[in-house]
Amino acid sequence: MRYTNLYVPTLKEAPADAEVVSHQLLIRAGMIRKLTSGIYTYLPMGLRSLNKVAAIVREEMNRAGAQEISMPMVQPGDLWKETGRWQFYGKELLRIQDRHGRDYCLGPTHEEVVTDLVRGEVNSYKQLPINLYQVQTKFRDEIRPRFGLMRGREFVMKDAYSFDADDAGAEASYKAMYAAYSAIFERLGLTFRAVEADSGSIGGSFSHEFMVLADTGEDTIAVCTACDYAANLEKAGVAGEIKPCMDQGPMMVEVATPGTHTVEEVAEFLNVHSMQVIKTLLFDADGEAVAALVRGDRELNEVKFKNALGCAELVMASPEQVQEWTGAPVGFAGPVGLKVSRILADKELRGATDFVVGANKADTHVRHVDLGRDVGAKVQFLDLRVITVDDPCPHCGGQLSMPKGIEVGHVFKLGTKYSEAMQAKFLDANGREQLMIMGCYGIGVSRVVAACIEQNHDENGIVFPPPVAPFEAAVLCLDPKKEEILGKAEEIYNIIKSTGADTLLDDRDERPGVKFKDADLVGYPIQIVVGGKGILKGIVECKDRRTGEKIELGLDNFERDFVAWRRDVWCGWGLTDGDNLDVCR
RNA sequence: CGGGGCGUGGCGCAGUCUGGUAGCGCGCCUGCUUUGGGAGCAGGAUGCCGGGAGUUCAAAUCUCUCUGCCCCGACCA
Repeated sequence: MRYTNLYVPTLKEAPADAEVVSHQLLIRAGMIRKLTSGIYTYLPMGLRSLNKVAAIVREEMNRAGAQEISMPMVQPGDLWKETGRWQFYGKELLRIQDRHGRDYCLGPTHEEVVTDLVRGEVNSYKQLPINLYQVQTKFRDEIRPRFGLMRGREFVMKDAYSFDADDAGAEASYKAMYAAYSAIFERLGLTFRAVEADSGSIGGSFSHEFMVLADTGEDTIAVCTACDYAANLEKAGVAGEIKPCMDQGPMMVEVATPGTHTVEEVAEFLNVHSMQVIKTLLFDADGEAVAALVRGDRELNEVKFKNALGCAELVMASPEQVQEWTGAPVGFAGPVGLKVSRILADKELRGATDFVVGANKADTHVRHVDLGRDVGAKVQFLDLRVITVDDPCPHCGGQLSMPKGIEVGHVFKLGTKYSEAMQAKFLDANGREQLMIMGCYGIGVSRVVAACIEQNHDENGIVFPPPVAPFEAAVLCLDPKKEEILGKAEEIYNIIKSTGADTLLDDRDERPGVKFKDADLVGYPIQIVVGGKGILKGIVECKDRRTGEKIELGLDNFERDFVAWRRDVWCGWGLTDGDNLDVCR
């Protein structure tokens, strides 16, 4: 491809509304343009990268036995009413009506459609297992789209759905997808971790997220430095338990704590450590008032709390609700005499004596509270708090680290949630009707491109891993007006292309600096500079974008030397180009 | 949905308080010079100042309203 035939509108400055680096660079590199909030057009360069990711995803999905289909983006509301999600999915589901007033929605995911398809077609265990996937544009009406491709409303997703006859089969399907995902992210050249994720109300440990590690990630994960444990922070269980202290403390007593609203203020006012204060958090759980207790210096893990309650909706209480339930303004809630349906406490507080809690009275706290003695059996103790780096690994007790990650994939065992709601059944070998066991597996294809940039960039621009770059190599012809130089550049370009690398020839009549800057900005992994000086010496200059290292290759043995050097570049990424699978490992 | 901010040439911004001929940088076009890390000089084009209504002799500027976008929060298969 010649640059003069390509539309690549690069920018020196980043648009003001681009906050994260991937968003800025995608726009500056001329890969995407915003149409409206959370919705982007892919320009030629952006689409090339997107397609490259999708191609690798397809190869590995096919290899794992999944079959590609393509389902409609517009879906009938009736299907969603069947599973109840028409009601529960919320505003993220963009609903539309046709001219007859019938309900439709823009598909944010396809469990309903695929289950409808399969229930109509599959009747026998002999037809199972089956795994269907698609690569498709999804729409979710996010409350607040942001970060460019990282959290758009319209985005490209690969979603796969497996149907199995029994649990063992479903587990095998899950494992096959887990393996395929690992292969995909490895081939893309990304540094990632598969982490245990919260599986919500469905239960079981069958949920993993694939996280691309990047300092700018929105999620935090807990990773053990000693064993292979890795989990999403919201999932990570806190090991161990402090043994109950049986000593009776002093009797509780009310103290005035005017104007102290936060744990820190209370602790400072009473001259105690914040770990001697109990934080009481009030929530509205499906309409019921509930309270969560954690040590003052800890953070409540809302996912654990919600799972423990088993409720559908968990919302932090409003100031009005707090006033109504405690009789006091926000900041003075406490478990003593609290009139709520349930009080759950973090297990760390079991046997807790001599704590400071709110008095449910304005500007007042209570000292020397003993949860067992003063609040009683009403309190249940569970693992409710967010794990910290100082906690031991729940598996081996080792030291944890907590890197940031970007969720790019999720594998999930659904069980019979949808097959039951939609009556997707088959006849087993004994002629009995059974529900199909399902799994779903997503990869945010467009988000992968963004995550890749978050993980791989420098002050000059994107540092694309070769498999994701819009072009693997760019031949920069510094002097295209001189026929001889352009001719050489074309020769080099053709040789590189013939070695299998996707190549761009920058034949623009621009100053060299412009071409260098643009090449670094877009981040072609391999840059070949063909200029008058080099040609005179009989060499061209080859630059590895990742390391910045340049070497000179002679024109005489260019093809041979280039192939070897290209292999080195790939190896630097921990990759092979697919034809030389064993070279790097 | 609550709070805040911003809409001025393709991009980044000034001008708005205090009403009086719409500006700067980048980009774009033409010419000459230049040519290994975003060139220099000269000339040029491009604006319903987000839309509507009002106040005024006069509105980018003041008032009201609508709309779009961004940030913080709540929310999030």
